[in-house]
Amino acid sequence: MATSKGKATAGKKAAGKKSAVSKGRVSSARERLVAVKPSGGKEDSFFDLVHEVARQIPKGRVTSYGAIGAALGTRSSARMVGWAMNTCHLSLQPVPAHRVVNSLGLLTGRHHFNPPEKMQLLLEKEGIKVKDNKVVDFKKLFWDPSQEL
DNA sequence: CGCTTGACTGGTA
DNA sequence: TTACCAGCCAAGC
Repeated sequence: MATSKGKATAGKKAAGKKSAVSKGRVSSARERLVAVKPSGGKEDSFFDLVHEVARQIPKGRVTSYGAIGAALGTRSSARMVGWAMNTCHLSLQPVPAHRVVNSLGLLTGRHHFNPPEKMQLLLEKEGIKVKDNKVVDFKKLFWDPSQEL
């Protein structure tokens, strides 16, 4: 799948804005995500980054919060990923949050959907079987962003 | 300005 | 085996 190099000259930093990314901890994956972003990397906040990764999840596949965090270089910040998903609905573009589950394959975030059963419904619609709030063959359907990106 | 919570994860008891 | 604890970073009160 010829991945467009893009090679966006991401050298410009939104100076003045001190919101998020104040430590300056950037990872290579971040540049990659910026490259695939339709906006061309206009937004570089951790939240939007998480949203972007979620959008890269192929239909019929799922991933975990920790996997996304690991792809961004913040493996231990799985919580932040979940927190970011909380604002995913605020994103200008749709985010398939239903494809993001925890490491156990449990639909822990379904309670944030409207209605809650929507998450399972969307997954089943894509061919993913969900039993007892858990993704069937989760290990098989697991999509690793750090591996695919 | 500081403490609590939160869609997580992995390790220890 | 399951249950609890500590780490992580950001937003809300």
